[in-house]
Amino acid sequence: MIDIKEIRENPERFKKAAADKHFNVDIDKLIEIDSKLKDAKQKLQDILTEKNKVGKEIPKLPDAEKQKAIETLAQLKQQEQDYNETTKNLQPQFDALMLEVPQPADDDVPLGKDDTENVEIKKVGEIRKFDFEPQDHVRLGLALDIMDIERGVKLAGARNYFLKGDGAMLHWAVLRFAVDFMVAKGYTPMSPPMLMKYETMTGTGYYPGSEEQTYRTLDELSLAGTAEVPVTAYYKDEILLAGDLPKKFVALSTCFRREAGAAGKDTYGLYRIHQFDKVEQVIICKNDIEESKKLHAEILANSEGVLQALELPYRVVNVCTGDLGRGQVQKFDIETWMPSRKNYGETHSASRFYEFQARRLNLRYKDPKTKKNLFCHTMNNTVIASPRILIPILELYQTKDGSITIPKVLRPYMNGKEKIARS
RNA sequence: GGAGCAGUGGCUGAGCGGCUGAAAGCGACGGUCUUGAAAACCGUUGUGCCUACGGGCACCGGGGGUUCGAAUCCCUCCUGCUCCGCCA
Repeated sequence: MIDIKEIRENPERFKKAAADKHFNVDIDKLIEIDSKLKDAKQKLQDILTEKNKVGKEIPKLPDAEKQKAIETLAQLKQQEQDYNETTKNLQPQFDALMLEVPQPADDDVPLGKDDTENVEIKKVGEIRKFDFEPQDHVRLGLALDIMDIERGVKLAGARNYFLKGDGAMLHWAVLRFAVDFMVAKGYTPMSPPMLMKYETMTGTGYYPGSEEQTYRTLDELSLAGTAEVPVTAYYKDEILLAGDLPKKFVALSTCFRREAGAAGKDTYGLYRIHQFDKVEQVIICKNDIEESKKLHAEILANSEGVLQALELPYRVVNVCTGDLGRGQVQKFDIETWMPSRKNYGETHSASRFYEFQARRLNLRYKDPKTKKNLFCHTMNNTVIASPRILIPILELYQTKDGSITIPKVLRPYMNGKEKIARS
């Protein structure tokens, strides 16, 4: 959420942000409602001032005047009620519009309409050249009997799957490796709840807007699509001590995504699925743009470190305005080389929000200098998401005979096993 | 599911119709002391909004009501705790 004062001062800036990010918000209407609401609140306050004044004098007044004062009060009460009604009518409209105002992207974000205009900023690792015809992860996985998509679909519908045997082991190995990697860097591990209240989804910026991308239960809870939601919201409505910041978390959770509107897109294999497991890093820091940027670079570097340890080739892109979420000021995606797609495929997404989420979550800290409560800054990045990351692992680590060499760093998590072969 | 109790400032916790925006303790911040630190002592310290910068208003879980006046009384909802039942 944006500070209304900023919108009042420079509405054009937010109109432009909405246009660049492809969000539809009626800023003019927001400003109109804001000024009416502000006016009504001011009047209401004046009436209350008067009411308090009259009320306070009543016990001291002689009986004759007392009656008159009580009558004045009755009149003031009537006026109070009128303005109260105006306020109660306008407030929800104001609130709803405020939730829709996007945060402008930072200056070094490329202007662009969609993901085709993201800008590559670095490329790391050699792309493997095969001296045999490589197979895709599905064919490999089925032949090795480490995944079963057919039965996943039979039981749970399209975009569902089983991992089995060494497939399940490899999945957990990657996740555990990623968690340990982050814990070694001092991040606090978390196993969060994933059934979230509507307001928590709103707090992190997913609602309103992404309801149809989300599984919702009969209890009106939403299955979060990422641990970013519970972990960023962890300190919702709290005031932290400046000295305790930054808070660094690493969470492992299952993620649920409806993938509505993606019908027919990436239907093959384990790329786009309804349920997966992800290790996510979340940082809550001070309200300081430089620190935010520095830590954003840190969480990006962490994920690169994981990919480098797995010896997977990847590139980093600076996501353009048209592909940014409402609250994100900047996002770097990491895309890992996937031979079957003959391209890099998104495996990580590092977003920086400044105070956008913290405002919605009412997540603050006490600034010792000004003694003011300031909104924190938040950011997050994937550490590893599996099974998507199994696509490059299986495909790049395959051998001519159809077996898979297990990446060295994962072997300790596979009981020392070095390869997955047909049994 | 049944019965009971409770929700107050960053935290713990008093208050139970006007004298209370709220005691006390802890924490935090500033100071004295110290080579430095700790301890001790002194002082400051709720949040949000509006402002003609003098102030004003709201907030004691949410909403509604009683009253001239409510943190305090009533209704309702939510949340937590305890006991019983049920399940594992």
